[in-house]
Amino acid sequence: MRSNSVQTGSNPTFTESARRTQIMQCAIEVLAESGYSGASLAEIARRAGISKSVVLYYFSGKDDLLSSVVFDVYGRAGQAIAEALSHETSPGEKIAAYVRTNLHFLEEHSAEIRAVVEIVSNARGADGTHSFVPQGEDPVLAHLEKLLREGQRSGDFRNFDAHYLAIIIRSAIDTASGRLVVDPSFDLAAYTRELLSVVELATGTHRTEDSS
Amino acid sequence: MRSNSVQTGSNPTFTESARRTQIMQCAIEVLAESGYSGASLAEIARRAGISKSVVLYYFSGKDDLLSSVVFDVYGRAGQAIAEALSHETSPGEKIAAYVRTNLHFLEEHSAEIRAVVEIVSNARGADGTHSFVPQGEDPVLAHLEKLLREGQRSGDFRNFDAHYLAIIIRSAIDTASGRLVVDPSFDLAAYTRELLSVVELATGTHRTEDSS
DNA sequence: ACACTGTTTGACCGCATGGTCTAATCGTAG
DNA sequence: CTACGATTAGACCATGCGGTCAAACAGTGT
Repeated sequence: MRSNSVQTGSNPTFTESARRTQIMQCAIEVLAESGYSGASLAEIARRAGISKSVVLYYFSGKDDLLSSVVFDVYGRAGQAIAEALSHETSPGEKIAAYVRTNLHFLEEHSAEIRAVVEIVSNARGADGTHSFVPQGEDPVLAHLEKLLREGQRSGDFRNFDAHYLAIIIRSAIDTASGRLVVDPSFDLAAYTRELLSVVELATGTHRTEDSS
Repeated sequence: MRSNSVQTGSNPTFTESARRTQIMQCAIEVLAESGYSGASLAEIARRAGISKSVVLYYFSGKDDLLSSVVFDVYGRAGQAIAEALSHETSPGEKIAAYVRTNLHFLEEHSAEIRAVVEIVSNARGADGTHSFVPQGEDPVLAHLEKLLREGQRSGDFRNFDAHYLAIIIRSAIDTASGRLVVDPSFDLAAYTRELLSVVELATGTHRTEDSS
């Protein structure tokens, strides 16, 4: 009889999927407002107006809940970005769309992103190592890096180190979620404008010949 | 008789200052390796080979220990940066020295910086708000912003939004500590080179006239 | 020998955590 | 009505946390 805890059966009940999304949503709110250490099962349950046991009925444990949140948000963000990039053709436009879409998603889903950041940067396994920070290749970074390299191969971009420029651009994107939550005067539109112009200058879009 | 807990008397004993720095050093190591939630008083004491009570004898509580670490590292970093900037004159050189010194300090004190980041981004008061993230004006950001504005006033820099460019540059600096600890192939020298060239392009150093 | 201060220990406390378990509830099919 | 699976609440547990406390130890001046 392993029919006790639900663990994502093939045909989820209406109650099941509703509860799962509700619990995940509450977890996101608590994580965004109170941080990782404030996001206890009891607090999440209290927020949802349910008993702590219900959370553990639909998720096999806290790890399961948190990784579900990460994968859910992560997936939706990736989808939005992929969709936006498919409309662009030139490397310069692709990079610009990448930055714009990332920050736009952030604007509409700041709590989700904040929650994911909180989880990714704090969740650790029993051995003490990060649970979500990729060990070797970071696919997110690799994707951006690929876009940069394509622009270099086509001659649209100047000769920079694609790997490290990708890290710089990602850091500028990732820092925005923290600003949004802590600084009410933070103007995401202005930030997007500034970052876009920095990226354009850094990639050297429209430049083909070497001046020196 | 308030002579019980030490609380930084005017003339600290040899043992006292030695113990305080030892405990702070161990706290830094634990924070850098095991993260904020792994840095319990018991673990820090175990690492130092002393009893948990000793930690609480020299520090009035965990908050006191952590803020001591923050102020200590913060102060030494600020001093190193101020010293380096005093040697430069032109805005472009100052910004470059700022970036270079920040990343250089990071290279030699990666555990300290990692520990401070861990504390600053996780420590929260009883009300749930961050304890160390400045509410209104961030002095670190304001300093960099001032350097950028000076370059604009002197005509060395182009017309960017100093506030948001400062945030972008800081984010590129702050992200490096995380990379250093998680990615062994991260080449700080190459990263510094790339960031310096990005900053140079973004500020538009050596540019005086508007082309359009 | 004594007292005094600085230092250290280990037992202990109250509390919050993630998680388990049992029993009750609800809706529906027979 | 009954039976059954899905769902929920609440009592409970072991563990680890930050912090307190009384007692012991070490050195030093008298």
